[in-house]
Amino acid sequence: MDEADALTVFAALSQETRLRIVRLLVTAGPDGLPAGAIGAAMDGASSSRMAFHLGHLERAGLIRSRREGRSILYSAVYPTLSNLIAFLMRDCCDGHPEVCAPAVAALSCTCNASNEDAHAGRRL
Amino acid sequence: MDEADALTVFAALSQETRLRIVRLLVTAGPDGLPAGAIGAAMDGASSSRMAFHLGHLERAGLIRSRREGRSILYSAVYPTLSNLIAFLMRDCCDGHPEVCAPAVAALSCTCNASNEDAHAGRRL
DNA sequence: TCAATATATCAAGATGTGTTGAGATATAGA
DNA sequence: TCTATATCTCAACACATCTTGATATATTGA
Repeated sequence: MDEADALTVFAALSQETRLRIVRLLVTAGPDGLPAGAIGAAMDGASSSRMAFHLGHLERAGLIRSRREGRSILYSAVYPTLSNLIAFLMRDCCDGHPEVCAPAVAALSCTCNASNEDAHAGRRL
Repeated sequence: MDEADALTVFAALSQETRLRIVRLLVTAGPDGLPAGAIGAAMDGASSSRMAFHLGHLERAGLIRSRREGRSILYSAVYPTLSNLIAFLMRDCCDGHPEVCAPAVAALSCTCNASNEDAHAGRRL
């Protein structure tokens, strides 16, 4: 993820309705939810309002859609969130571990996968 | 960091000049840089333009300022970035480790501080 | 105190964003 | 095919954001 991508994603997440949609879909899992159910969860937002925000999020790569019968199901694109977090950490971690360390430590879950140095606590 | 704080920070980071300022100040370290130097690094942005964006970032809690002689030095507030990263991970990690794991793994530096489970690779 | 430097404030204009309401499109079932 | 359901598209408006240029404030040194 480069700076331009990050800007797009930050803009997508800087609006209350959109941030709530993303959080809802992240917790909803890979199957996602139909647009109508998402709208109902957003204080019963109108369909045009939902289309505006869902389209915005989809263009930013944070969610994707698929039709199923009459409904259109939206689901979170997890790698985009991962990449955003990695982007935020990138400039800090080298030289400024005080940014990454608390964030990582705040997780009850900890780093494991594909990281041989995890147990060494080497640099961060 | 709650949702309202996160929205403010996302909005602050969703503008090219401001994102570049934050990245510059994060790498510049705790001493920070004078407003003029930051403006010079932003394609020679005008003082009013810089004041607008620096004020925006300061209100969002991403940077802070202190006067030193004729200059005003701006520096990154690292905990705000940490908290934002933790906020992004919060809804994902429980149940959707596929978000946090790649982000953490992407770091060449790894978690150590105040995390006894780091070597176990227990949940994430 | 005066001039120079560094930065902030203010008003105005251009542009971007979010909401609404009306209408269009697509799917499913009678 | 007709109707109902689910969602999208479009135009218009209100509001927010960003930039610019002019001006004000604060600090330093002569």
